Amino acid sequence: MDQAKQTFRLYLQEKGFRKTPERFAIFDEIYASNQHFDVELLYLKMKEKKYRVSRATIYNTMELLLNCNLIRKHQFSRNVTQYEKSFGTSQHDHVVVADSNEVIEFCDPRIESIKKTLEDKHKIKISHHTLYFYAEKSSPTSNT
Amino acid sequence: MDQAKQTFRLYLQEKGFRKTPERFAIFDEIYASNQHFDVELLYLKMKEKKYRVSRATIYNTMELLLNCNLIRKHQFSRNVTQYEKSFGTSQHDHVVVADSNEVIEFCDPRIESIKKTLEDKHKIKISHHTLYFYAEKSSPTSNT
DNA sequence: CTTAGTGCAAAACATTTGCATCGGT
DNA sequence: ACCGATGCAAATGTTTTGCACTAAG
Repeated sequence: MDQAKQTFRLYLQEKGFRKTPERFAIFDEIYASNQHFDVELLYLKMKEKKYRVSRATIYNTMELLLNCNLIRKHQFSRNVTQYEKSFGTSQHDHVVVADSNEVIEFCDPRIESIKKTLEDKHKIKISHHTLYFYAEKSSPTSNT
Repeated sequence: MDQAKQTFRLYLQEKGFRKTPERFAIFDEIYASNQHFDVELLYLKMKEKKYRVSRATIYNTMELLLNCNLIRKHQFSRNVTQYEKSFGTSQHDHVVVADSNEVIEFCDPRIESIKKTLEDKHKIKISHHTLYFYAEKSSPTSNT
């Protein structure tokens, strides 16, 4: 279960980056939870726990974790970059719900079939995709 | 061919918004071109042509044009919001092909059906989506 | 005449950067 | 001891906001 951290450790090793306590503390904080998060949330959670890291260091570490595929980056809205841990999690897509900070994750096989159709039709090889649905909660109230 | 502008005019009319020259000038600038753009580009292009509008007014107008579906909004990167005109075009998606500056546009009904499934399952109303496939040309000869 | 819309500048905001200090190696 | 990494604060760049003025209705 410590495989993710081991991956991180190896990555730092191989790239010749230093294994600082801050980097592992940030890693631990991220991997201790399953929710999506942004840098500010991480900063506040760590501050709460009296673990002092600067935002600059968090931003730096996010870059490292992205490069070794231990987190995924999302741009749900224009003002905040969100992340999620990604070790051992399967590919999924997202529905961003307005007016509630909710993000629904889903996985639908029809996407794979669309992909196959496109590959055949255009003689291409699709490596990956990004799909976001943007929604709001359907309210029973009417509006003019 | 002036239908898009007519749509805008009607929208303003019905909502009781004023038909200011700035709004139509911005509309014209957008509809005179086919490229994706951001607010700053629009601002500079209009300045170039000696048409003086403030950025604030452009931002305001973008909101109006979005509401009457005359433009679409994209968040390709975290730092700039991009737009494209959208009159009469149905929602289309893109396949970005590497190694050639090619972008394939397509529209697949299965996306609509995925959307419906999600709306029913989560009691939400999906307003729009963004879907990008990233591909490369599959070479017929060399095949690892 | 009324008041929505405008331009301008300042504010807000997330992220980046510069620099002195700290600490992994 | 060296120099990469850190913390802090200032800088950056986009979008929003406040306010006095202009002009659409």
